[in-house]
Amino acid sequence: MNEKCLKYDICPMILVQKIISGKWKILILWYLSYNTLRFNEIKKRLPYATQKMLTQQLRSLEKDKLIFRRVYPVVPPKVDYGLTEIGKRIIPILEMMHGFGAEYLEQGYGASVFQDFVTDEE
Amino acid sequence: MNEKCLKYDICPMILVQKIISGKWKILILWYLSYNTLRFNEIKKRLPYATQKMLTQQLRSLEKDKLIFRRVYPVVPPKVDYGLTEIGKRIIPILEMMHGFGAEYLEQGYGASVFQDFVTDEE
DNA sequence: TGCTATAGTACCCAAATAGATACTTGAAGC
DNA sequence: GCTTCAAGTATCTATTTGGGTACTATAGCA
Repeated sequence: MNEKCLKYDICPMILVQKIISGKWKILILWYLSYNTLRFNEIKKRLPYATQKMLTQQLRSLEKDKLIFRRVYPVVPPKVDYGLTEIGKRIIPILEMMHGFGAEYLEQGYGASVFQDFVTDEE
Repeated sequence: MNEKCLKYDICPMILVQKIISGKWKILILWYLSYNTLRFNEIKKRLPYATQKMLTQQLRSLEKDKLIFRRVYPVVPPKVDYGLTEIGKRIIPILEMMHGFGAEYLEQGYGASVFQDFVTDEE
């Protein structure tokens, strides 16, 4: 890389894009905004993410300081994850995203995005 | 794929993630939130995006109805891009992202994210 | 006659991301 | 002594994404 921002102004955007883009990151943050969760609890909520992907995304979020990882020295292993202080500052953004997504779906734009991704009514 | 949302509740999040993840999409939307811009004007603002990538991202945003593409039948070609009505609804999210990113940088968390991505003071 | 300008395509290769499957650890229960 | 549990790693392959270079159209200008 070795790129420079031409305007300081855009850097925060590039930053945010870097830390939240990733197939499962937004959803992981969204779930953790309610509770800290154990690894398998997150996994249950994301049945289409493989274990490897989940671990990878969690490590990346941890590296970026949005979540913490707490290991209990027991057998079998117990690990839980939660939002850090700076991580919690992202919750309002997630809520707005959710609101936007809902509006977008209500207005019927969703079809092209979810071609083979069926939504259950419930 | 052929996956189903187990909870309707999370679908809007998956949706948002799908439509805004992409190397340049957030920045393109951010620039277009001020003005409609011609292709080369966007290109100038994103000097590290290749023409191919830019075209690709613009097509994708257009497909998802967040931006419109207007072609003027002149030679040499003139095309401009702008936010649609639903696209404009995403501006407050971009603004919050920008605020979050700025705060994150101010608090010194940026180092790990921008290793080889130097920020100019200006 | 040939050059410039704008907004692209086409094609091929490299790199990053994602997925599938098997393996690990060590205590507890059968 | 074999299996189960939780939270992973390791390895290999497939798919998606990104990058580089060359090519296109057509009017106006020199």
